[in-house]
Amino acid sequence: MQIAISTAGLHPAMPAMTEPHATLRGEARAMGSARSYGKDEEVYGEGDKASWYFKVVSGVVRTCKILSDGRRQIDAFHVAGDIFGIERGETYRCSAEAVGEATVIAYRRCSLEVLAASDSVLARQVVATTLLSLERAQDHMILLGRKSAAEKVATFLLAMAERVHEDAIELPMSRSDIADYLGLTIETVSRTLTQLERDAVIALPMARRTIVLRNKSALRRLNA
Amino acid sequence: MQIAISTAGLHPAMPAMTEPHATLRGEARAMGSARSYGKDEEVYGEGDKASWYFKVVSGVVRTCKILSDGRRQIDAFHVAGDIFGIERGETYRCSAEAVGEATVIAYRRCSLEVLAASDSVLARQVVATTLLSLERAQDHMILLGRKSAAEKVATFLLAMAERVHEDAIELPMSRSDIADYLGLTIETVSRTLTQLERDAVIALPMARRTIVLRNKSALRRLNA
DNA sequence: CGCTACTTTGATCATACTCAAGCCGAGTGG
DNA sequence: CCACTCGGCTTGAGTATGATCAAAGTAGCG
Repeated sequence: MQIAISTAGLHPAMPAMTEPHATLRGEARAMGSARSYGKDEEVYGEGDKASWYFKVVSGVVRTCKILSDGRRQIDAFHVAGDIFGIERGETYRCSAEAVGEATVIAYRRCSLEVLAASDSVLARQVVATTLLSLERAQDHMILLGRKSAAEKVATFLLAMAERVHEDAIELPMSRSDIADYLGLTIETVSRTLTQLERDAVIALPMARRTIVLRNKSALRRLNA
Repeated sequence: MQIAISTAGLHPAMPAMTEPHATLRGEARAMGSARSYGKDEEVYGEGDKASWYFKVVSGVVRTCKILSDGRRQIDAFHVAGDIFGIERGETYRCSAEAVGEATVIAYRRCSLEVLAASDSVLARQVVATTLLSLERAQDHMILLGRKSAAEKVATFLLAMAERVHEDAIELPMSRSDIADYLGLTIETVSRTLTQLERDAVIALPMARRTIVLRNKSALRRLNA
């Protein structure tokens, strides 16, 4: 049995710096190498041999699955400090792409396995990293399965705001990414945001990638 | 940082016996104790102190999250051999209940942490168990976010059949459990099954907990 | 038997999707 | 500097999928 990588990483819910996997001991020794990607560039594809795992340095990386007819579900957005690409099997089960410009450090999977065997602190960090991904996946499942469009968007906005500790959010991703993350269409995302603006819950400046939260308690009420 | 327990365990997708966590080394030493539960009895509740983790011996256990207004999402059904209840934090983030009569072995969480620190094989099994739960959660997210009712039911039936290696499935869970697992209502589950029967894809004997798969390739086509 | 819980079926409704058009800002080139 | 295009976003109209509300079967079990 192998230890490898494909964490369904982050919700935008927690400040990345406090994440337990912010630094995995042994990474320096493991000789990680930096890589940069442009917007929508692929870090790896579903089915590729999972020889590396990654830590985000800057920018945002999305991991997603695609159905045969093109329908897409984004598992997670990974921000600075997040680890992604740890797999149990030989291949990646999600694809990973840069949302905008992004830099990551790549670590050889084999070095993780070797090190973890001799370094119990590292091993437990790998467990914690994976468990964190699992927690986020669990939260995301109830969102996808049981929340309304308005509730999904509210949850998303609150999580994004929590990440940056501010009420003005600079969204790194497009409406299309948001839709595929929340299990909606771009039209529904757009209409829901417009409705929230009408209700004075948020403000949508001309630069549509910015969203200002005006009434957080209203959002929390929607958060269910 | 702690290593603990709340795996979003199993899909019905794999034969339990081949799971990497079927036996975690050190469990015997860890002095697990057997516990039995009746239908719908709670193994633990969301928010309880996560002092134990569990392995299913017989029966089925569901883990789920509930929204404030009662909407429920079932994360996973756990069958014989599956581990559940491993948490990163101090408390359980899902509740766990027996679907029918079920027996589990409870292990103290602290013994897992102590043992894993000294036993790298056990540590890596914990990682693999958690990664498996994560894989299942990822598959479930695309189902919840992007599949139609018919596709959800087809995926579910194929996964259940795969688990028992037979085309006649004895469902351990009610329509209500299926609905809350698939993000549907019981009416939609029922109607979808009826429609599949009309299309001669499945048969629904009088005992409604049994379902016979008549046309697996039709189901696979729906599986998307 | 007759209750109870579970499931199915029916009718109606609402949420979110689809298809289509229009808007706006950023970039490009005349 | 303006006209054009292109991509991303918004808006509108109509629809469909699945939810809701309500009732009737059916099985299991005392």
